[in-house]
Amino acid sequence: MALNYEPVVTESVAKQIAEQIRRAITNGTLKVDEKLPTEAELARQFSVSRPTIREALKRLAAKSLIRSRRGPAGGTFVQAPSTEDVSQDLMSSVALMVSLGVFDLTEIAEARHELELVCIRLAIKRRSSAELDRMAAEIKLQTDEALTDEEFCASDVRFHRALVDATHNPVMQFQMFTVIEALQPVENMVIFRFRERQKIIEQHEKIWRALRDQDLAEAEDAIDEQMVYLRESFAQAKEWRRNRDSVKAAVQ
Amino acid sequence: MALNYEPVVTESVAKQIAEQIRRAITNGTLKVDEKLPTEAELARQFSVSRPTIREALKRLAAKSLIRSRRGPAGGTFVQAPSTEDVSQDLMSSVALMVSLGVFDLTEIAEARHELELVCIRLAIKRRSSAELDRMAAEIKLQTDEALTDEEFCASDVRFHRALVDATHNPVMQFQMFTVIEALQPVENMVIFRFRERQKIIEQHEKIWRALRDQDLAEAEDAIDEQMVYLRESFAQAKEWRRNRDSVKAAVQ
DNA sequence: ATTCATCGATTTGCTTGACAAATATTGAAA
DNA sequence: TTTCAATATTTGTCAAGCAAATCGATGAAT
Repeated sequence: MALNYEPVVTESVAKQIAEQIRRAITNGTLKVDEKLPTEAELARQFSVSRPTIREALKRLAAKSLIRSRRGPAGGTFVQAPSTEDVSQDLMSSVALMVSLGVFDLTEIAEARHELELVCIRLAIKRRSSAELDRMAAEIKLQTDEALTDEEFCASDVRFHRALVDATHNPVMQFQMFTVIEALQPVENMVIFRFRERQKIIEQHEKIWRALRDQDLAEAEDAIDEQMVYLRESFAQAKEWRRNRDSVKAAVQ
Repeated sequence: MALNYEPVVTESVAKQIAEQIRRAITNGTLKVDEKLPTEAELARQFSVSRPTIREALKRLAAKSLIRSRRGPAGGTFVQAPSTEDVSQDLMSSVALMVSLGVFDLTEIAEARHELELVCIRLAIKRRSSAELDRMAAEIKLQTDEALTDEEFCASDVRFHRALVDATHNPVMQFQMFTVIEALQPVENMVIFRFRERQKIIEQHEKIWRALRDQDLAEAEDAIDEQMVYLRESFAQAKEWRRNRDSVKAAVQ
């Protein structure tokens, strides 16, 4: 008989309770900042022990749906997850999936390209001088020869974050954060290996000018150019990785 | 003195351990399907009690990073989160944020519009007959007068899912899933209230034809048209909600 | 009267110890 | 050899209690 690989029939009670509370939050039975009963009281209500309740609560805490404080005025409170919380969480999940090869680099690059085109179209219409200044400051920083590779990469991220912020659309900001950050490790690798900073800076300057002049054609061209370069670098990185792996395989 | 509202200085031990294990997974120290030490062993290694370890593990389980089985060959195993897992999770978070008003409807609609334009541009180049057939089947289904509103909405979602799948880019699929699902409740409301199915079906047909003929201009036009309609409906929905709230306020 | 420190009450954080349930392995019986 | 039951291992749950944080109240000093 082949092994019966049905996932699990028995959902743990902790998981069930967590799901029940989560539903109460999403459907509005539990409102934001509302205090849940104490752990002891919840344990009594659900007829389980306190550690079981705690496991359930920790599952929700992991999703930033609740927060807890000790003390008399403490307890467990419903929390509206902030975009930062969810972005951070999502980002780490995506980063893991990327490192596990769930997503292909070229697929991510394509998505980022298209999404960044969307961003720049919106940004051209709405960019304020604040974002232009932030981007200019990052470009200026990047020209500093004394900058370490890490600092350069961080500045690169901030530059693109400013571009996204210029859309003034929180949903786009939320979405882009994922792909920008997911690409970060790979970009780092590319920059560390090939470190053609000047090329990157020129592209940033082109994007910035297009944004300042609200020149759509120029902006799209700048983004395209940037992505062609990124794609080339990826191809090199892939080739390099393939060679390394085949060497490793040959050695074994 | 104003209340000192610094979140928390003391990160709980369980959280720290969870983070430590998570890092071990992301940086490859722990590989997928690898077995973690038993809870008792982990408790010994981290010098904490087993329930504390369990709280840490449950945080990771909530993020689909590990799975557990009982028995001699059981234990805790590293798991590569599937796109389904993460999508599902993300979707519920975003849905909650939408219901809490973190995102504005117009912002979501704009993001969806732009992203769907991206999708259709990619889809036009890559759509296979499989996706065209799926979309055609949904359109056919939608013309059935006997369909309930719920079924119509579900079919609408499947139609757009097929459109996204036609991009053959998992990252785009992943991203779009969020906005499509996040919009779902609102769309339902709009359809339930104004139920102009025929208009929606005509738009679907236009999109489908453009995709079949690989006619980019027509496709973009179809998406634009669809979004103009959606925006109008949103404006009505907002107005309706505003009136309801002001009435409610007046009554109180 | 006001302010400050101290103490107690309350709630989460964590520990210890134990038992229950599931399940792969092992060994004995047919 | 096959089948079935005992066994060992590991997660799931329970119970009771102490520790730490923190808010409110009480009382003392200014």
